[in-house]
Amino acid sequence: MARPRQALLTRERIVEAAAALIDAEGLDALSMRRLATELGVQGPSLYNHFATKAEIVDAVAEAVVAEVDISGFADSDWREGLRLWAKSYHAVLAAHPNIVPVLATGPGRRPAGLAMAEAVYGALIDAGWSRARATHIGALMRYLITGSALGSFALGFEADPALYDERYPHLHRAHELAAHRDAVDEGAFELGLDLLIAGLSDRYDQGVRR
Amino acid sequence: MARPRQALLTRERIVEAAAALIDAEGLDALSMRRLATELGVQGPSLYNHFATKAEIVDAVAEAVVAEVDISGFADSDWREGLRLWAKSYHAVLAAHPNIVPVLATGPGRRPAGLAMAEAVYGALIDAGWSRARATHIGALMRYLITGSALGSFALGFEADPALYDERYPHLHRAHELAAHRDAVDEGAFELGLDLLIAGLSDRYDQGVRR
DNA sequence: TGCTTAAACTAGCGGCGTAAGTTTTTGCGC
DNA sequence: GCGCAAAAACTTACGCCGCTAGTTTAAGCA
Repeated sequence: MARPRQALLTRERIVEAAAALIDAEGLDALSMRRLATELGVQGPSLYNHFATKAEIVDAVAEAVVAEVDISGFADSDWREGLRLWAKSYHAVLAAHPNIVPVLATGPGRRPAGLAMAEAVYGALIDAGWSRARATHIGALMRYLITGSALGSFALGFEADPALYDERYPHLHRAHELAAHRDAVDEGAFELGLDLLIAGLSDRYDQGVRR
Repeated sequence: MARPRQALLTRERIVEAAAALIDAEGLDALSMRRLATELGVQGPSLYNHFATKAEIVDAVAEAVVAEVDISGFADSDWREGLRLWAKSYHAVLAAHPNIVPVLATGPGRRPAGLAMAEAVYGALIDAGWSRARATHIGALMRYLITGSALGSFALGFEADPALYDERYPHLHRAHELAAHRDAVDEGAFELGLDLLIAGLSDRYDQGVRR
């Protein structure tokens, strides 16, 4: 096939298909040939629209970050803004866990990533936090959010009871963790968010803002 | 070459070389052929000692986790034990950042990983925390530690000043972040650790242990 | 009408993990 | 001491991978 009368590919279609593939089968399942097949096309044709595979992955990451709700910073106290944003970000990553390793490296040159950083940092600065502290708080939130999204804590323990023998007396029920995945993972995230925001709030109210 | 008079490879030598390669050039640089070349051998010879590449990576992960100091739980208050362990874990991951994605998926079947989980969870249970809460606290600590080790926050912002234009007014100095990498990343981790332990300590002292 | 550009194609390079089968050495049982 | 199984290296090969180069044909514009 030479050039078709109607273009088979667009950047949008490619990104959508890549996102679907990553969501369904993980980052490793995304190959140029596989993605092209999914789109009814031969592998190298994708290079007419993206220069490298990394650019495609980056576009998927951009689309995911764009789903995060940062509106809470506009109409709430910084504490509430932070909480709403963190919950939204957490929920988006829970819906697209396979792309998290890409997001964990930072915003890079992605507009949505930079816009999110701007919103978080701006809200903290406007609230009166020092530049250094606002940066720390932003970093800390990313640590918690991406750390919790990167791999389920509960699923990190194999469900094989024989693994947890007398060498690990306190872990004798660790094989049950997987069955309570949501309660464990969500509970830990909520606890972390509560503790961090409460602790910051205390410092803030005491006037310690750097 | 057929079987040599003196074996060229041992599991130990392979793991050491793999760890060095991962530390120096990252997980992606580790290939069976490359690793074998590094050891003066052909690629498939490695399969005489490990069944798969994943087993080699797992052995590297195990060796890294074994470096973490968990002795603090034996002779300290749970708060201090938690702090000493977290700092040690953090330091070990800072020394071997490229293996972090593997550790972030949990202990799996690795003895050192399970021993570490046993130490942390055991200390929390012995201190009086409920099983559910102890699990949350353990998960939360892993989120913070691996989240902070997975990718530098400071280095996540490109050093190109032109990137941070009028669209991101608060980020106009973000290009300087990379130059203060240590202060940013370590400051955020310390802040997180302080806030979490202080918050938990308060709840504990008030008798809220679940 | 003719030229440039776009968007598909095929062919191919070097690298990947790993399976299969070969060769030689070692070390143990008779 | 001999014979043989197991160990540890090898070579070859399969089907993937990202990506480059060059080709073909259609679309859009002067």
